[in-house]
Amino acid sequence: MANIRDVAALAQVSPITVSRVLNNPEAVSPETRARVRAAIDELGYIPNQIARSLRSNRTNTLALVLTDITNPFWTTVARSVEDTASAQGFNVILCNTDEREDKQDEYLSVLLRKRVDGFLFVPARSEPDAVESIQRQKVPVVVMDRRVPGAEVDVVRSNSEAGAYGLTRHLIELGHRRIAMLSGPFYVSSAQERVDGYRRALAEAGIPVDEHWILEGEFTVKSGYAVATRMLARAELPTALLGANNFIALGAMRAIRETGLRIPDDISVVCVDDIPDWLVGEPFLTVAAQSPYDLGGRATELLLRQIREPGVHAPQEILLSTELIVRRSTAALNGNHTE
Amino acid sequence: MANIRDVAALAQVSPITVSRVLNNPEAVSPETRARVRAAIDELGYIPNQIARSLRSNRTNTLALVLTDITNPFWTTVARSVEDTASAQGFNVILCNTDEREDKQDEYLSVLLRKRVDGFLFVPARSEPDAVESIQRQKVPVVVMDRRVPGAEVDVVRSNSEAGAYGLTRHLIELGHRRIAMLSGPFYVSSAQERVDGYRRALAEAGIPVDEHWILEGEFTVKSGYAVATRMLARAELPTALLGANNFIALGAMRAIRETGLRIPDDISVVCVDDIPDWLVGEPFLTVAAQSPYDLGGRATELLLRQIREPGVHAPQEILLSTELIVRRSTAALNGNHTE
DNA sequence: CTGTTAGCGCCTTCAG
DNA sequence: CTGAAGGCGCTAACAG
Repeated sequence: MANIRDVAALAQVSPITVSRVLNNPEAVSPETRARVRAAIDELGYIPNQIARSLRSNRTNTLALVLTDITNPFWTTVARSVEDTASAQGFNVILCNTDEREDKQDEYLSVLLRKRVDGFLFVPARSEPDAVESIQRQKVPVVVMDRRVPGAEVDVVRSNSEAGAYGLTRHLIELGHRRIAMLSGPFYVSSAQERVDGYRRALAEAGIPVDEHWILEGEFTVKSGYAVATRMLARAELPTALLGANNFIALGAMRAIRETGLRIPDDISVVCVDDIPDWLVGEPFLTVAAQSPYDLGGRATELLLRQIREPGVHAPQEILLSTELIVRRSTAALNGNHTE
Repeated sequence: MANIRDVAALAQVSPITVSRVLNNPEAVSPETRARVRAAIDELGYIPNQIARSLRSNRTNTLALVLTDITNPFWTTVARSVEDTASAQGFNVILCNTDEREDKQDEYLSVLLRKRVDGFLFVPARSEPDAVESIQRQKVPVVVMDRRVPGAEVDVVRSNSEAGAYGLTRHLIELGHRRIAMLSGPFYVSSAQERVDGYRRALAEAGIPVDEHWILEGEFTVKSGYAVATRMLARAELPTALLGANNFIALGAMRAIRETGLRIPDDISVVCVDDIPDWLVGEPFLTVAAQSPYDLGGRATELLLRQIREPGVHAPQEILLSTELIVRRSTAALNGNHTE
């Protein structure tokens, strides 16, 4: 593969002149410029960005470290990140941690070696260690979707507490009192906050919280299915169920159907996170919808600002609101649908 | 940020010894090794992969150039690619072309400069130009999902023709004769093949093909909606509709519902590409399902083999089969459901 | 407007 | 087992 010296030799100029033709063409006379361009074409020369990066300390590459691209919420975030980044000349490296700290730490280590210009990061744990390990190398980070108590870092996330509160309140208004909460992992801040919102709505309505109805699991279809199955084997069943995210609710819905119960006639189901309506013919789930495209875009913009304007920034927290969308998965306790 | 010389100075050895501790620890005596390791920890030294890449001509990075990560088919492919790549020490750069040749070419150019080790590529056009521009630089490529007539390149794709044939035949067996085909762009090989399969099934059944029922559009929900809306405004309506992919079918379904028609009572709908069943509570669409996880994994393995074993390989074509899954979006022409 | 020198951080080659 | 020299490809800084 031809390098800058090959081009220089063919065009009978010095390498730096070739470099100038590429990066600052006005600084070169039209004649030499044309000669250099001809040589570039003839050799099919493609500048080596690695060598350039070694000098400039810039890779024009961002790391996107999330839990699972397969979840439509993260898919949309990823699309938004990539759109925003590529519009400004940055590429995006995609990493799925599956919420596993070992995978996450391995990715961070590899990506720091690769000298990515910044991280869009969904931490698997609430502890600030991972974020700090990035910041210690003076590499910009923006945390998405979750809080990291103790870390001084930009965060873009949705108001999970309010989302879960609104959903729970909606169920209470429909007459439900035995509402199960299928939570995500308690060590994830967004899971905690969704439980908090659930508790607040119950407390406000004077309904005592029965800890048996709060069940911890993972943010996956499989886990939602397993936890719901376990719950449905109990003597007393809930009349409504709040999934901490879309996948938990989808898993739970499958479990519910398998036991022969009907939604919403026998049990109402709601969750945080929408499923894009164009993905499902007729949207069914009542949800507290987040705005994943916004989330990804805002986070990327914050990150690019940090990269472009190095120096100390006061950490920002951007809190996006959720929207309650009532559909056909919820019904009043007497059995009538809500619509 | 500390470099190898800082570490060497602190450990009172030469830089090359530090390098050996990192890459070939056995070649260094335990005492020096320990001293070097201590220095590495003290300085928080992280090896610079850029410098290493400049020497080794390896970035351990693959490019994944697809149309739209937002389509669950591609989401699954991307997940599979990332799983397979990261298990073997490679990262993945994600690029969405939206089938636009200008975006695609810009990505290819940037990625060639970045010296990615290989491309997993979904070409926006059937012409071999783009593939050849990669191969000219001696960079390994594997094409996914589409044929590129004229290019000598590894391809992993599904049997689109057979998939569309099976779907059309299923509709014919249900008594349908006026079957609309909502195609993707004719310049994409998979779109062509799906039309071919549709034609073959009709021909086999002795049903003349009415070209008015073959409509070209894009592989998006929006386009499917637009094309279907136009079609539904005609005097004569089809009794069944074959979407060239899932998104076209989803858009068409929305258009159908908006006109007050019911699926499958008034019109049956089928498509190539499944929508993962865990995404939708109750799967509805009758489809010819592809295996996107397989597709991504096989393609990545072919690519990694090219990278590990440079030299000339005879181009391979891996053809994955599709599976007809009959669900509730199709009914016999008399109006009875199929189940 | 063009060129020389030097160095980004690392590792291969060859000596000791 | 350890080190010195040199170069991967490119571009600042400094001439001319």
